Amino acid sequence: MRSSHGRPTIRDVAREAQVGLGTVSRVLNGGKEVSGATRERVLATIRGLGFRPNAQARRIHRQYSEIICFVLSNRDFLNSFHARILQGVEDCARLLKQHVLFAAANYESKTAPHHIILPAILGERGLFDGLILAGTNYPNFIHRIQNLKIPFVAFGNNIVDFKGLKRFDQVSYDGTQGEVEMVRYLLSRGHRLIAFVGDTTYPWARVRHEAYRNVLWEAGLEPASITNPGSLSLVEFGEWACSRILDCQPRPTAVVAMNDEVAHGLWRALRRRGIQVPRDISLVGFDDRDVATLMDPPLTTVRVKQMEIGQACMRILLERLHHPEMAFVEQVLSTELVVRGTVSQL
Amino acid sequence: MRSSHGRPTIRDVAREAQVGLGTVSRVLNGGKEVSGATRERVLATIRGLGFRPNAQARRIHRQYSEIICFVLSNRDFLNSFHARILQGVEDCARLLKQHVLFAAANYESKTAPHHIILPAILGERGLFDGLILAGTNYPNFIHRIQNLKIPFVAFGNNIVDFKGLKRFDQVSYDGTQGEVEMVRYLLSRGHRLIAFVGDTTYPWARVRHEAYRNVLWEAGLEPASITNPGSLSLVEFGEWACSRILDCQPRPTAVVAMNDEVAHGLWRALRRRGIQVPRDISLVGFDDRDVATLMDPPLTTVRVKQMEIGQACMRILLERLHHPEMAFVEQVLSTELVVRGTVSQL
DNA sequence: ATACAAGTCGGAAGCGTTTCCGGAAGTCTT
DNA sequence: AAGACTTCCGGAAACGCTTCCGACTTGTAT
Repeated sequence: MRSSHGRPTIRDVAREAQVGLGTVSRVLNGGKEVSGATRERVLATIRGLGFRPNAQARRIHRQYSEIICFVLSNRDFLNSFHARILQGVEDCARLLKQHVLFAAANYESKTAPHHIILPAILGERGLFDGLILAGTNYPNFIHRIQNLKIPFVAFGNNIVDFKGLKRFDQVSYDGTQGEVEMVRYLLSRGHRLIAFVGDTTYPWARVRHEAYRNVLWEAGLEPASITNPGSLSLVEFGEWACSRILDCQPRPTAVVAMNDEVAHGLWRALRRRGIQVPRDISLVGFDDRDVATLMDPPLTTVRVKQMEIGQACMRILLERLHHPEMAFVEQVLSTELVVRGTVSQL
Repeated sequence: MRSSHGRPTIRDVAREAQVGLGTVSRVLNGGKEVSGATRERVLATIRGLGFRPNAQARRIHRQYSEIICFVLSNRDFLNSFHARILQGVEDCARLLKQHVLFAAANYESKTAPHHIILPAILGERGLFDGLILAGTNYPNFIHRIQNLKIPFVAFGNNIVDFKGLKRFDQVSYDGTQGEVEMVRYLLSRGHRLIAFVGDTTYPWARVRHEAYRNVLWEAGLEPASITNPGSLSLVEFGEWACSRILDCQPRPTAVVAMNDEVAHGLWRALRRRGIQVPRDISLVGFDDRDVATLMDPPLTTVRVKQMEIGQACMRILLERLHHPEMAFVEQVLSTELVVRGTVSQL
């Protein structure tokens, strides 16, 4: 005798166990107002019928769904950087009894906010409590999300521009601190001719470049920067930059690549020309991606703790949900110099 | 005048627009039984109030939630292989108007099925319609999921053992075909002394090894296999295997690594000893991971189309949901020989 | 004028839960 | 024995939506 559409409901359990609806519900939710005997009888019936409560129906009553949505913007594939952020989100979500929806968003940076076509899921009110925005984002999208009045936390370093945006919760890593430490480390190893290779159209690369220039300036040294000539991929850019580096007079003793990919391109091109790292020239990267340990010798770089970024996003989002009125949080996580084998002592 | 807890409901819209509940609902769901004038009035009210229907309440009525759950088993981090599968799932889901929940499961292969502690989300009936199982899986988990009576599709190549399992929907890539093509390609380039480096405790590595042996056997050649001596990581294993390869008398002219990671380890160790690939020895991998193109020269390997695996999982799951009684599907996707630069012509 | 169909629309019932109110029975106090 | 608490429990109401039934209006045919 089950209610029409298949699976047993709480009513079936109540009837079978000869108790009221409320009693079954109390048993399910661990309420203490049920005697041991009755509880056992109900539990037995539940097992007998294979009953499992319907999560959707349950959620109608709560004001929250205990689900958050991870949105990856403008990425063709989930690269390992963002994959680790997602992993951090999931880790933290599990501890906090939350679930994670995954969605991808693609849009143009020029589209007006209300003309952006959002992934269908963002139209579903009540399905999730808040958003975590990762991937590459532009102000128009953030603005659109703000209009939705859904609590959200954004990964800050990949936001291209903050022009005209109201404040919001965000988590970033400290690119400046990491690059400052890195360049100082190079100085401490005796390097005085240090070049930077980077494409400063990326906001995070600009931050790193700025840090590099400042440290050199403080040390009374001359910066030398090489930027992306066109639409080369990052590895190709590194390879291309190699000859530019070697053309310099005098030749730099160390090269700061804007990230590990560029460093890898440089390394490859250097090796092809028979120039050994670090014997002939030192090389450092940023991010500590997989490729850093795959290089030979392994790359000295700056570690970005992606998992922690994800975890922090999740924690802040949950706080925001519990305290809608709290001041906006902008958490900045430290980065970590990882000394491996690509810097020589001069 | 909104219903108590904040956001406007369909009742607020009805009152404001001076129509009945049913009319608002019909407008929302595009039913044709509403006159143009009324429809406009209701739509205007909806916009005015900023009303958006509650997805949870809506879902109670449907028998399905249009959400599927992607479960990643026993993986510490989302590596790029599985990240791409997830991406494929998401791509396909978007087309099919489905949403994707992300969950991680960790368990021991020895635990009895009903003692496995499942991620909380799998207890939530009605929240999602079906599962996609990826990551490394063992029969106990599959068995447990089967008991849950939730439709699911599994990624087949990483299932360690099928012992005692009833059949189920699965998607795999054809490791045999790919490795056969690869070894035949080596033969066509004149290689006759071909070694295999692999850890055959992995089921997918066993498949590749088997394919390798069969092709050599057909060609009347002697296989030479080197297996993982202990608990080395795959890259370390490749490095370790290098000296074993070089010890062989006569020395192989080509090495088939069980995957790109092992190939990379081999390549590194070879290069350190001044042995050039492919001039002195040829080397091939499997999977076509990122590292394949990062090597120098880029690695000749076999491409596994992870995105397509994800898409196929999604499609089959949806078919299963629509046709619960259909016969079990075991889809096998082809793999693709990718010739790059690590094989010489003898 | 009557009958009938088509086009609209209101609102009750229902989806599967939780929550709350109130009642019954038992226990303790005086 | 009466009253006051406790403990336990049943079921109505509510959550926000969809669906369905019936009713009203209008137009057309008879």
